[in-house]
Amino acid sequence: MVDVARQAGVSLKTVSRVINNEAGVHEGTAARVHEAVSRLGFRRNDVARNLRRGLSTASIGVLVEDIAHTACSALTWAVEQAAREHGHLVLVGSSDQDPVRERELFSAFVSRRVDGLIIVPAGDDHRYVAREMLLGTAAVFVDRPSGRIAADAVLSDNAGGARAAVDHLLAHGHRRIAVVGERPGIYPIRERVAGYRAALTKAGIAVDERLIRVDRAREGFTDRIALDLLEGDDPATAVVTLSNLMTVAMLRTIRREGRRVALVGFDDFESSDLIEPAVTVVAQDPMALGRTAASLLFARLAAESRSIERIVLPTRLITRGSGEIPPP
Amino acid sequence: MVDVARQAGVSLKTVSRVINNEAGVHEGTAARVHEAVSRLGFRRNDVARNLRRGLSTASIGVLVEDIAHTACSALTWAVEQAAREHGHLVLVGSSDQDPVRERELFSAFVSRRVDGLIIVPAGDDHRYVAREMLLGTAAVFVDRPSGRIAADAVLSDNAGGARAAVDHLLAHGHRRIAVVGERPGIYPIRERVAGYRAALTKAGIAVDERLIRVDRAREGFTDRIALDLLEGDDPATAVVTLSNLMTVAMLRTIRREGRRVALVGFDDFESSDLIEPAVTVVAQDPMALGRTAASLLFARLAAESRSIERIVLPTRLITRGSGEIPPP
DNA sequence: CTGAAAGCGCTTACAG
DNA sequence: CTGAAAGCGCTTACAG
Repeated sequence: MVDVARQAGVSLKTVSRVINNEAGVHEGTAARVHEAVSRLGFRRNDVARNLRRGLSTASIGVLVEDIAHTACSALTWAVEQAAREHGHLVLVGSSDQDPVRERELFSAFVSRRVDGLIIVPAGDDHRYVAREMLLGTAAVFVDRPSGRIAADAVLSDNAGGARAAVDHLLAHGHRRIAVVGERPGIYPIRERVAGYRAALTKAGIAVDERLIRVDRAREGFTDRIALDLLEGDDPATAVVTLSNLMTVAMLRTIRREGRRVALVGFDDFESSDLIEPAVTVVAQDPMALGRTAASLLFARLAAESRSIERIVLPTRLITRGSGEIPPP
Repeated sequence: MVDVARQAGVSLKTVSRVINNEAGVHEGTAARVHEAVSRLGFRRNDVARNLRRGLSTASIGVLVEDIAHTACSALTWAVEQAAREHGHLVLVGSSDQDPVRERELFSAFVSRRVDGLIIVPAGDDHRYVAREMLLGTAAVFVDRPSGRIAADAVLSDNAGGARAAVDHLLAHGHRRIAVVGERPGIYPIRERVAGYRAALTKAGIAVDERLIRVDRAREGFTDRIALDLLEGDDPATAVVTLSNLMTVAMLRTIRREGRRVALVGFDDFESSDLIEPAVTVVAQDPMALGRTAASLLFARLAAESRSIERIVLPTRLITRGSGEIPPP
């Protein structure tokens, strides 16, 4: 900027005025500055600008589990659209489900003075986030609530989705409904299992713990579990799968064994309607999660004191065939 | 930092020494500083730090077509991993295939003084990038080459992939092979069509222009084209589809019409092996694209003068069934 | 309409 | 081992 000022024969302040389109600069002066700017290839340093202005860096951080996962990238996309409307840029980081990595990324983002963060949390203790929130960094949690602190959160109605899946299978005559999943510790899975239990109980069916197979995934895990569930005296006639991975694995076993088993899978996926039978799913809306979280974040950035909000977004049962197979 | 210095009763410089773990600070002094830091919730402002140090902001920008697309998010993931190894943070932006938007994002990134950018270009004139490259911003293009400037690029072997697809269908006895795609203007599609032509020509088969249906997608486009290709006196017995969208659309029509047509699709997709018949594809490796681009970028950031590189990554034909259907 | 001085929160180069 | 001064590239508040 000093070079531009010298080149144009004006003061720093005048250059500043011109590059920021402030009113009250003589036309000729402005022209000289513009010429100097383009001759020198000058470009305002927004880092210095933001530092001096002392407020916003006009950037937000998105901390997801894994940006390569469809749900995370859809969420990020929605956040980016909202950020654009507010003139903000988006930093991304993948925690890889590691609370330590999550905290490192959080720290790096805050040191860069992002105005706020949208977090799909991996850990379950976010008191380190609360400290920064006190100092003015906004944070909204998505998909899972924050741990040990009060903070805005946008969640899917996981329990409701599971209830809908079970109710649907019950309506088609099933009584032996299994649930298969992995990562039992995380919030959405716990909620879904709770929803499963609730729906059965409400229907007056005793929950058979042997039909609940939610455990850390291991080699060959699903295949063995699938065989377990489908064989024996009193086999499952229907399955609710709690992740795409489980859905696909279960379908493979069912097909290989030549069984007819009803299936409702959690999370919609590309070409779920090209499979035979097409897969009935409980769909979440990751873009809506991102959009809602972003609007919460920007609302918080705009208004100093807001009460903490928890928003739960509905899930949707999409019937395509696999969930409408009757019991034998 | 001033507050911390006052609180600890030391100078600014000493605080700086402590928070940056510089050697040569008395233990007791350091302890006092640390205490002040945690009492005040102090956190080093990396924005100011980077400004003063005058070099790197330790951040890079990733400019993709659409972060919600699987290929883009996989690429971004790989870039993020590399960035992490180099202590860099990642800014993302989706151009939505709009050259104007691409340029705006580029400009915003450069104003934030990212050290470099990885760009999946939408436009075909990147002279505005060259200007910044001269001033020290590194840039690597991915998936498509830069337009009107010389720059590093990492590409997939699109032509080779298309040749492999056609050769595979020829080997299974097909002579009437169609190619169906959208977005004819973009580089990967042009390359694939060129590969298609080359393979047929090499096999001594005259190219029938009626079998090349690559056009901007319109309502009902694919379905009508599919019917066109599959009917008439001399129908296509095999199809190469140039995108997931086309693959899925074509499969739907084929299934609805009860045809037996061989198909090789461009780009692998989730559950392509659960469809009946499982889908033979030409797979790219978006993570490898991202990884390679990132290592090129960081190499360029490390070494002042490097010659410009263009790296072409191989594609892979994955046979699963749909591409091995013989002609009637 | 234009400019000189101070300052954002840090680090660098130097002195003690 | 510790500190006072200058400066990174801008903007703010004030004066002319």
